[in-house]
Amino acid sequence: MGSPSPDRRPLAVLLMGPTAAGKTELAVEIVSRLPCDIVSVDSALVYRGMDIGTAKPGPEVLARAPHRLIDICDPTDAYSAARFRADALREMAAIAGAGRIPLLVGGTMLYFRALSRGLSILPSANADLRGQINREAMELGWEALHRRLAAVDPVSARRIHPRDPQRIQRALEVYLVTGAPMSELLDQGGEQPELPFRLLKLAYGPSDRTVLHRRIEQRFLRMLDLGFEQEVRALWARGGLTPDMPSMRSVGYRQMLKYLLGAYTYDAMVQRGIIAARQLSKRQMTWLRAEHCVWLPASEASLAQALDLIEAACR
RNA sequence: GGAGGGGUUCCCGAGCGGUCAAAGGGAUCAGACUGUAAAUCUGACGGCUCAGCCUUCGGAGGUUCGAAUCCUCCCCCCUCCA
Repeated sequence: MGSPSPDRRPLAVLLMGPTAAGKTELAVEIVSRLPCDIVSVDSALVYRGMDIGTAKPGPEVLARAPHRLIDICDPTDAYSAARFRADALREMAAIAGAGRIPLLVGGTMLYFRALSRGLSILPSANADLRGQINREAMELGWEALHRRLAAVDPVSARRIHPRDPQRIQRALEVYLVTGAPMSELLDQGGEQPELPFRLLKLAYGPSDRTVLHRRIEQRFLRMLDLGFEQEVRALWARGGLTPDMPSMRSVGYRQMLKYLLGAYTYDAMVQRGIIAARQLSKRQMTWLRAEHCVWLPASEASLAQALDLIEAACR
């Protein structure tokens, strides 16, 4: 059994799971028992001032278990998978450099994928171009822009549904910025093909979907008790935000904003908020199923299992 | 007690003799996903031995070649008059 060259890259642990699964609680316990440092993998926790609605760990928890990559953006900013990858690699290197293990915890599955598989070399978002494309879409309709895309990048057009505005916009943007079809750029691969870490991928959450749904509902109701409405009112009153910004489109905030702007009754806001979170969890589960990872069903034994798996991976 | 309106597939809600397993929306389930991803989009959605068949439109009868749609009685719900 001659094992070929052993993987000498440092270990990093990924703890993935649907929203409201209890990932943070588990991560905090892990950190108190093993030399791990947490890196958040969450597209909403990055925003400052968005605390209650994102279920961001509070000061007491953060004191015990510091999280990197939270509160790094203003809600008027747009974060991205590419920025996450760069930020995460930097934090992971710092953690490993200190002789500790990066523990990446979160539910933004695209970010996990961007980290583990890398990204192609593509231009970053261009707000002016996007605005221009949006204006044209308003006039001509997205199907027309899809036809335009088909003319310059037939491969992408075939892959992207004619009614998927976000992806049509992005593919056109990439073409306008680079002059090359996005599909070609994707084929060329990205920088740093080899991740400088070996990954232990863990998935965590209730094995029973109805349990998860119940947790989601209870958590949203608890957020309301904790003053979620006031949090969003304060953000909105501050000015500078619009409903189409990524921060304000996130689960809960979008619905609360609709309520504050009169588009939803209070009751509708509550129901739609819970539903949006359930639907998010479903999409996360779809990613998780496609991911090659070890499942830890939520139970009293999960912590012990997680510790065992991590310790085994250290050897 | 009287006059109207209504009960439709998990929910809301169209349908008002055949083209109806029944529009549309929601929920749910499944899937896609490369710088917006807590986003954006797609598909399925009564059952089955699935190009066909079976069971559905408050209940029971009836009319008709044929009914969710028409008639009779019954049971619920809502509005108004008393």
